[in-house]
Amino acid sequence: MARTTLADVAREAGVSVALVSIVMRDAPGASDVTRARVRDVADRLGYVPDQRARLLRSTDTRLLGVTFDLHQPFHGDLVEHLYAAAAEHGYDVAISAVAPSRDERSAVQALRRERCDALVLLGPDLSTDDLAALGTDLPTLVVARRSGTPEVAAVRGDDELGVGLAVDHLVSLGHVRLAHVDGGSAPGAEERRRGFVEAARRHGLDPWVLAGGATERDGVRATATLLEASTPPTGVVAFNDHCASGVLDALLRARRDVPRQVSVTGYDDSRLAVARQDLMTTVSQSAREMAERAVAGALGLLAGEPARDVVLTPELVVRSTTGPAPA
Amino acid sequence: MARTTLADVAREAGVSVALVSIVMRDAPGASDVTRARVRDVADRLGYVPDQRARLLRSTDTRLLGVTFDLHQPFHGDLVEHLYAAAAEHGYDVAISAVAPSRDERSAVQALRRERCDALVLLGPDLSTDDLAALGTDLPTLVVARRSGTPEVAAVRGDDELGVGLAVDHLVSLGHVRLAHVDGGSAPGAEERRRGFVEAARRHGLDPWVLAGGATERDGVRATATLLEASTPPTGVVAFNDHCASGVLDALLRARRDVPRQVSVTGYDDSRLAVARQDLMTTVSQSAREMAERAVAGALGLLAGEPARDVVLTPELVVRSTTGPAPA
DNA sequence: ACGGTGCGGCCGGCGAGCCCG
DNA sequence: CCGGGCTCGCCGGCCGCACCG
Repeated sequence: MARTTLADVAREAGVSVALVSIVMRDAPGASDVTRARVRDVADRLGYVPDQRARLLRSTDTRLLGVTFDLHQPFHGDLVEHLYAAAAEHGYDVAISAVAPSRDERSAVQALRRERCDALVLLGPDLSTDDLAALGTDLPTLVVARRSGTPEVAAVRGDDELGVGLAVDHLVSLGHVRLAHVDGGSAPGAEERRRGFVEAARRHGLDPWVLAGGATERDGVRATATLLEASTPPTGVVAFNDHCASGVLDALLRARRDVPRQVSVTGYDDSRLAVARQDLMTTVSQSAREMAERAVAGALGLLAGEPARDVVLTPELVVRSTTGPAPA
Repeated sequence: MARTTLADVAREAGVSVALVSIVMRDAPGASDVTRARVRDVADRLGYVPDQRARLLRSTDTRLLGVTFDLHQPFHGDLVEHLYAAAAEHGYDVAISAVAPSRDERSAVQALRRERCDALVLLGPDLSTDDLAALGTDLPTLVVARRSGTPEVAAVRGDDELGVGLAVDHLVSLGHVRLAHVDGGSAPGAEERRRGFVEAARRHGLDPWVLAGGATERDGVRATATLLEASTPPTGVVAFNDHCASGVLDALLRARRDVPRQVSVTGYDDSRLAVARQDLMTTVSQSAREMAERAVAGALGLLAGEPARDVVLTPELVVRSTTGPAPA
C-alpha cells in the first residue's frame, strides 16, 4: 500500500499538485470552493503530508531535538512542557530516549540524522568535551546541569540556593541537627552538597553529609546509617524526591513519626512528591518554566545569540513531611 | 550554517557525489584507500547523512513509530527494549509521547508525518473505532491491551491469569480474606478485576473488590476504606505496582506490619516494585519479551501476515510483601 | 573486470514566476 | 489588473546506466 501523496489527491480532485499543496498548508491562492473540494478529497484518501519531503525543501526543519532519560519522572514533566513550549513558537519536537541500554551518543546521533535545527539535552551525562564538540556544529542547550563550555547554553535551577531554602526552613522550625543524604555523583549532586554545607554553616550548625544517590534504595540505605547514630538528626535534606521517598520509607519502617520526630525534604517537586500518603515538602524547579526557558534559549542560539547560562530560582514547597523540631 | 551534504564532501575530497554516497552506505564499488579518504573528509566536515532525503527515495522507511505514556514507568521499560528489538531487525524507532497535555491523536499524527512503516501503541486509550481506522491504513499493533478489531494486532499479558497467580499465592499462604484494589477504568482493569473474582470463587472465597486506580493515591484512598472494615482483609491484590505502593504506604502509616499482618501484591514488576525498602511481590510482564513480540508482530503485519492477538503468560515474582496469613 | 565518473530521473513536497479570464 | 490556477525547478540523497582507464 503506497502512501497517498499530493499527486494522488491532485489527480483525484482534477487539479494541479501545487494547488493541493497550497490548500494543505492554508497558503493564499485558492478559492474557497476549490479549497473545500480539495480538502474533501484529501480526507477521503487519508492524505497526510510527508514531513520529510516538506522539510527537505527548506534549510530549517523547525524541529527541536530533545534527549531525555526514560526513567526519570522529572524528565517526563520537562518533555511534556517542551512539546507545548515548542509548539508555541511553531516548532515540532523530536524526542530520543536515553536508557541503560541506549547511551547518550546514540540518542544524539538519531536526532542529528533527523536534521533537527537545535538540540535540547535533559540532564546529559556527556563530558564537557563531547558537549563542546556537539555545540560547535549544532545549536545545543543543556537543561538541569551546567554546560561548562561557551558553545553550549544551559538552563538550570540554582541548586545551592534551593538546598539553602530547605535548610533555612528546617532551621526556622527549630531543627539544629541536620543531615544531607547526597546524590553521589549524579548531576547536580555537588552543587546541592555544597549548598547544604554552606547553609548549615551560615546558621552555625555542623553539616552532616551522608553518601546517598538518586534512587529510593539509596535513601533507604543512608537512613539505616542515620538511625544508628547516637543522636540522629531531626531534619533530613535528601538529594531528590526519589531519595527522600526512600528515607521516608525507612523512617516509617523504623517507626519514626514524620514529621513529629523527624522532618524530611525532597527536591524536584516531581509527581512522587505528591504520590505518597504524606505529601512531601520539597524544592520545586517548575518544569514548565524550565521548558519554556529551554525553548527560548535554543531558539535564541538559532537566531545567533551567544550561549547563555540561565539560572532559575527554585521555590520551597512546604507540605507535610516537615514540622517543628521535637522538644 | 548550512548543513554539509554529499556534494560538500565530494568537492572537498575531490571525488564524485555518487562515490561518496557509495562509501557512506558501505555499498560495493570503491577501493579501500578511497573509502578511507572519503570517510576522513566526511568526519572532518561533520557530515551526517540526511535521513529524510535518504528515505524519501525508497517506499519503506525502516522506521517503527511508537507512542507511549511519559509518566508510566512500565512504558519506559518497554520503549527501552523496543529500541533494542527493532535494531535487531534493522529498524529504527521514532517515539512520540502521550501526556495529559498531549493526546494520543497528536502523538499518532506526528508519527504518521514521519512516514513510519508501522505503529506500535503502548497501552493506548483510543476507541476501538479509531484504532480500526488507523489499522486499515497503517500496520498497527497495540501493546498491553486488547485490540478489539481484526485490523490491529496486539501483544498483551494474560491479566486474568496473572491476577489468578497472585490470588493462588495468597491462598496457599493461608489467606482467606482477600481484597482487590482495582484499576477503575484503566486499560486492563476489567480483566484483572474479573481474574480476581474468578480466582477467589475458585477457592471458595468471597471476593471483595474496592474502587481504586492506577496511582499511589488511589491505593492510599482504597486502603483507608479497607482499614475501616470490622474484619479487614489479610491479603490485598492491587491493580498495579503504583497502586500497591500506595497501599503499602497507607498500611505502614497505620502501623500495620507487612507481611506479618497484611500481605500485598502489585502488578507489572516495574522499577517501583524493587524501589521500596520492602521489595514487592508482584506479577511480572517481562517488558523485554513484550517488546520483542511487539516488534516481531509489527514486522509480521508489514510482511502481510494477518493481525494476531499474542497473549503472554505472566509470572509471579515472590518478594517480601507477602507472607503466611496471621493466625 | 573493477574502480571510478557523470548524467539523469526519482521521491514528495515547496515556491517563484507565469498565464488567463 | 488581480487572483485562481498551472508549470517548472529544486531540496539531498539513491540508483541505474553509459563510459573511461
